[in-house]
Order: sequence, then structure tokens, then C-alpha cells
Amino acid sequence: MAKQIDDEQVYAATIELLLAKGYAGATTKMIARKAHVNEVTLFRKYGSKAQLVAAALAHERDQMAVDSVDYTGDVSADLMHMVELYHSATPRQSQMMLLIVSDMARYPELRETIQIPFEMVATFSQIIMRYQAEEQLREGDPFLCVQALLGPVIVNTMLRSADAAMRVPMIDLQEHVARFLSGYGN
Amino acid sequence: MAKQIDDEQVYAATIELLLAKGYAGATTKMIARKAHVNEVTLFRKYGSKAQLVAAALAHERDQMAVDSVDYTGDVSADLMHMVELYHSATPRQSQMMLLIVSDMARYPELRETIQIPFEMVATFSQIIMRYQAEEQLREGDPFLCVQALLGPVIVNTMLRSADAAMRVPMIDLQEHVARFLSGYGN
DNA sequence: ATGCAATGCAAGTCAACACTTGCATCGGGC
DNA sequence: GCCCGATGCAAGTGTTGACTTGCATTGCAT
Repeated sequence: MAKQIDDEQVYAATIELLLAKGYAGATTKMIARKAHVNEVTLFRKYGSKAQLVAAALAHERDQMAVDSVDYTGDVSADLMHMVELYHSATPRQSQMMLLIVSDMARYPELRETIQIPFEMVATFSQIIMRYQAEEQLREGDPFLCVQALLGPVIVNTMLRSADAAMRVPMIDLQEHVARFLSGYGN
Repeated sequence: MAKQIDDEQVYAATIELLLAKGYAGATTKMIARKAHVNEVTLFRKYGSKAQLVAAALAHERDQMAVDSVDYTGDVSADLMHMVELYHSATPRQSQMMLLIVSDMARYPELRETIQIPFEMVATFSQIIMRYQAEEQLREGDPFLCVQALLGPVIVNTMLRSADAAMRVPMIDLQEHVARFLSGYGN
């Protein structure tokens, strides 16, 4: 084996297992095996399982180009950009928020990672607020507005990943944004 | 202690701990303590942790009066009935779906419990389809329609329960249904 | 009152997991 | 070529959790 293990590989294995098995179910042994690294090395480099997971999530967040969503003046396009970022970028990113909120919140040592989805919502809220100021979107709490935009997408991802046998249809993002605008646009 | 333990009490303790700690985090010892029952008794009566959890979830589903939602001819009222059933009935019920989808799906021995939310969605779909036939709602996959209706409510519950310090505002169900109808109604 | 079945209690088994230790090895920087 | 730090490997520790066993107790039915 080469000297200096590949952090990227470790993080990827960690995230993959987290999404599949949850925090408790993703054992350090499994992560080590999937990353082709010795389990002991994980502890030597990252200290503990919690720290490893925190590092992996932070890395994932940095990969996630949330700030690539910008105000362009075209409401429809910007909203589409948001749901697409959330939904189609990579299967990993689309499940992250759910994982963090439902699982990470239970483990105090990982509490801080919960800020990731909140930061994301906050970023989107900024843009929503600008459109509200321009009266392209109706008034109302921008936080709730983001929830109305992303909620159906999140639930769709959730149900689809929960049981492949159920054949849940994939959401049509174009139509979703259009209908969102019927209710929230001006 | 009395003879014949109280199943209701055991189920209540089980659900409560599941919602708070997840499947892995809710230990049989904790459940026993909270239900004021000996841990051994749980195994004697329910066989295993998985069977206990399955029984508790089944019981919870029966409590959840999903079939109380009926077609009345008033779209707005019926949709309101759905989101209210989901959101405000009891704090437990409002988190159940998330728990089942995000946690139960990971444990093969509990796979069947995942049908609970799907059954619920199916029930709602029936009513949606009827309104679509009457052209009170626009056409489109009723499954996706239910997701658009419940998604924002679910995400709101999720974020609010994730971190109380974040002060996520509570969703206004009346307004949500109204805006949903703007996008999906006729 | 008595017997039986459900429960409580104490102790223990077994496996898995996070994490540690000691030592061998490998590979790049000097 | 040599050294040192990062890695691999084997074994082990301590804890915890699901589940078991043996026995005492309790309470309802008869």
C-alpha cells in the first residue's frame, strides 16, 4: 500500500455508508474496508468515528456548490436551479439533508453538522427574499417558502430511496416549479 | 407489580424512544424502564426487539385514523383534513413517517413496516383521484400530488424537531393548502 | 386455598463495536 | 543509502446491547 492514504476515498466511503446504513450502522470496520485502508489508520488520522464523520460531512458540504445558486432576475430559472442542485446533482447530495436531520441530530457529538442544511436553506432564503422585495414572489416567511419549494422534492427522494420495489414515480421538476409559482408567485 | 403488563404502555414507550433515539439508539433496557416493565418480560412477550418494534408501529398505525379522511366534495376541506391529520394530531404521528422511511428501511427485519406510509399515501391518492376526475384538481400522478401536499409539512416537522434552537417557524396549514390549490386546483 | 401462568430479579452468554497497543514494513526526503 | 513518519497487521481491551436461564413471587381462576 502506498504512503499517505487518500482522504477523498475515505470521505467517499464514509458518506456512502452513512447514507446506506446510518450513523450507528456504518461501522469503522466497514468504512475502512470500503476505502481500502486499515481501520487503525482511521483512528490515527481522524481521532474518532465522530470526528471522521464530521470531517466527511464538512468535505461533502464543500463539494456541494450551494453558493452557485445566484440571483439572476429570472425567478423561474433560479428556483429551478435550487431544486436541481438539490435533486439531481448526485444521489449522495440529495439524501444528505435527510440523513443529517434524522440521524445526526440524535448524536450530540455531531450536533454541529446539523447546521449544514440550515445554511443551505438560509442561502436560498436570501434569494427568495430578493424576489419577494421585487414582488415577483408573494410575501411570507422565506424559510417556509423554501420548505414549500424543496419539501416535495425531498419527500420524493426519500420515498424513492426507501423502497425501490414501490416504483415511486420521479418528480417532474419543471412542473413542480411551475406549480410552486402558481401558489407563491405574483 | 400487577399481573399482565399493559401493552399500551409498552407501545407508547417504544414509539417515544424510537422517535427520540432511532431504532439503534432505543435500547430494550430503556424501553423497559420507561414502560415500568422488566426487560426480560419484553422478550418473553414479544420475542425480539424487532418484533416489539413492529408490533408498536402496527399499533400506532391503527391509532392513526387515516381512513377518517373521506371524500366530502369539498376539496379544500378534505386536503386540510389530510395535512392536519398528518401534522397536528399528535407529535408522535407527525414524525412517524420520517422515522419509518429513514430508519426502518435500513433494517431488513423491519422492512415490512415501511408499507405504513405507503398505505397512507395510497389512501390519500384515492381521494385526490376522485377530485381529479371531477376536475376540481388538475390531472397528474396522484402520488406526486400527495407528495406536493405533504412534502412541505413533513419537511417543516423535520426541521422543527431537528433543532429547537433554530426557531423554525411553524407552517400555516391553511395558507399551505390554499397555495397548493393555486398550483394544483382548477 | 391452591395451582398455574405471567411477571420480576439476578446473573450470565455471546457478539459486535469503538478504540488501543506493539511491532513490522514501506516509501519519500535528506 | 538512511532515517523517520505514515501505514499495515494482529491481537487485545472495555463496553454495551440483544437475548437467555433459573428461580422466586404474585395474582387471578377455579
